[in-house]
Amino acid sequence: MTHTSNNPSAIRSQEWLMEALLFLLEEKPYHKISIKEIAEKADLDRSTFYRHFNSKQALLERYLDSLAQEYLRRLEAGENMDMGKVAKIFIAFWIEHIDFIRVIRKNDLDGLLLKAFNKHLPSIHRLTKDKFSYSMNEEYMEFALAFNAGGMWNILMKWVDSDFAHSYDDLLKAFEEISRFNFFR
Amino acid sequence: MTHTSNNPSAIRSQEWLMEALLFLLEEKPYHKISIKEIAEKADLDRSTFYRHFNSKQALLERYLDSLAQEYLRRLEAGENMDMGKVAKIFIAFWIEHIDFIRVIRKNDLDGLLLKAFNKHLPSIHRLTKDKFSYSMNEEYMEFALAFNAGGMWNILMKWVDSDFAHSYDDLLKAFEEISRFNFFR
DNA sequence: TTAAAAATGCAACAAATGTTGCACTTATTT
DNA sequence: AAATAAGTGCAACATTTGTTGCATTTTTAA
Repeated sequence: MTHTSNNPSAIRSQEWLMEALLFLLEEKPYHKISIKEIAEKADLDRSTFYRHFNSKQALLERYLDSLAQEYLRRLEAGENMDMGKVAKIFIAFWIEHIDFIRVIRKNDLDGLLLKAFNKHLPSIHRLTKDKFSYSMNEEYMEFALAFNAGGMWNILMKWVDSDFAHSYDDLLKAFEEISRFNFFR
Repeated sequence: MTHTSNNPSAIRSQEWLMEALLFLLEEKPYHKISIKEIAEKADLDRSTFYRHFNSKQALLERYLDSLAQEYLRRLEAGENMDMGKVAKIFIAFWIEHIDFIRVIRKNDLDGLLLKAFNKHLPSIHRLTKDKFSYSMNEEYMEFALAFNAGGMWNILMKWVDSDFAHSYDDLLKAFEEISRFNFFR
């Protein structure tokens, strides 16, 4: 089991392992990256890997979670958030991590990424709670928020699959067009 | 590489392997199911597995694709399709496969499932093409369709995560509520 | 500064993975 | 019916995986 630790050695090792995985992901498919290889790239013994993570996926999930947290910090930094601003930050964030999301999608790992981000949906809800012009039953708001998040996500994936054929402005325009029929603005 | 074959032996083997995987998925987590085990359950040699599939994931994807095709057949069977009917068929379909989708979600394999279904998005678009009351640029319709599909999907996932705490009617009502703010009806 | 706690490297292990050559059986073609 | 093609089982192989005990180093606490 992975225990949270403050020990400098432990933190350093975990960071090295994450960096090693990210480096290797640029070179070869996820499923061909062995734990042996990750440990070697991180200059650590293989057993040390297993003392921190149960699996390659657990290591990746740690990084995905840190990404989601960074995204949330971006949202929290904004003022007077509405869904339009959320969309802007969302798009800008992923343009910034364009290489990573390409690799994630190519290796069919986007489900894990969405899961990591969905974990923070309640926080996002809280941030934007008072900015909507809903006339919707509160009970269905949860569903609506999930619908919206999933929709934005799938568009992001579509954008990745097109090999980023659209600009920041294209994507933003698309969100605006959709939002005219949707509950966010 | 997996070559498509009509040979009865080959088809039979592939079916046995798929059935074996589905059976084992009910018993233990995906990542703990070994290929050795799948082959044994299917009464086949391990080498036969590799002659048909490159990996456990390739085997699963074959089944996911067959599921997506079945779903598409359901849609095609309907007449005068609009998005409300699509939602009904969507919900009914997954209630029918409730055990499978639970297992898929629990093992973080829903990304693969969405991918299999997204592959058929163009066909769904074609089915419902003339039934919308759009006032939307055709260029953005692709985005809107992707948004809609991703949204419905994320609600499905939310439903699974709640351990199916909502009924067919609850889900349908949620879609209707959302659609009042959305481009489909 | 010293003692206790935590993390690491090394080595060994059983098990699973991915691949291949060969003999044999099943299916298709002529 | 015979010849060709395709699929299977068996066996062997190098490699990776996941796990653990023990000695050594690094970090924390007294």
